[in-house]
Amino acid sequence: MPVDVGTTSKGDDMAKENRPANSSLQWEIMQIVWDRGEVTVGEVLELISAKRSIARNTVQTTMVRLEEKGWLKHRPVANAFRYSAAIERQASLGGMVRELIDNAFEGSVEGLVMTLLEERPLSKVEAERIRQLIDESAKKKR
Amino acid sequence: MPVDVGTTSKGDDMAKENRPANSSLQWEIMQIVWDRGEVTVGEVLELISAKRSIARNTVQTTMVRLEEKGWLKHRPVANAFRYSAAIERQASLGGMVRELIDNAFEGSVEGLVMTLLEERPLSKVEAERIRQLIDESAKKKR
DNA sequence: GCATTATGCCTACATGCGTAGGCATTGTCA
DNA sequence: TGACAATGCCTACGCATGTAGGCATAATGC
Repeated sequence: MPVDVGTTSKGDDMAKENRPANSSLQWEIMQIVWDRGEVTVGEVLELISAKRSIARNTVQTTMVRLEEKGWLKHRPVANAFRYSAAIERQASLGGMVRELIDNAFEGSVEGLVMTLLEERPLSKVEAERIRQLIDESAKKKR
Repeated sequence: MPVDVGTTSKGDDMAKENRPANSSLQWEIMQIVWDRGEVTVGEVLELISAKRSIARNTVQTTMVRLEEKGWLKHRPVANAFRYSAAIERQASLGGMVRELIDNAFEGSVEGLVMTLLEERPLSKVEAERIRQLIDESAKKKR
């Protein structure tokens, strides 16, 4: 089937004044799925479209890839698929934090905390709550 | 002539169940540069080689790319280049942490800390040090 | 019945990155 | 002086990802 037009101009020029802006579409979609439980491609498309321009197939491809990687799963409903998360939100957040610590802070939790405090000084309330979190954690673990 | 080792067996299978785990060579190199101030490709190669197998050109290519992105800069010394950081460590780390909190934890520092504690329970020593960090930060803030 | 719409699915392309081969040049040492 | 090491530089490959075009099909409205 003659799918593509076939302009085989192999790259080269093509203006590139575009900022990649690294918004991480995959992450954005996972947030939506975690928030809403079960969604269709169309719903995700609508939600993202409300914020910026994006093609349906971009969403669809990304969701299929997320499923291939095991982050999403789907079931057929009527004549559409409804996708839901296959990975717990907390688990993936944990993975991200672990990755950050390993890659950027050389495994130092304190490094992260130090940077955190510099970057985002805590209010008294926050500081107090976090102290409690640490105390509790320390108690449980030994 | 046989400078680079490099066994060319890169076929492998590694289906979809392995953790990509993104060891992030770029970060690894930036850590080295930040730690040592000014380095050559050869030095970085040696340091990384001490931990795992890697080709010289992998290091070199990565460093050139880091320079293209503005993270590194270099100056010629003798007949080699000495690379140094073009971006402050704290600045880039801070940016990452801020981004993480905003994107993944919806601005909640406590969310990050909670996940952190679940993911990587602290030792007594770590917990104590972090408590101190928070206390100091809170004092300055008042 | 036919146009429209929604949706699944296949295909494509550029970029970023990890990884590395290979060549040219220059310095060093026996 | 010639072998070799160290280094800069160009090129390439494969995978992940963002982005998207286009077709097939089923449901819906007229």
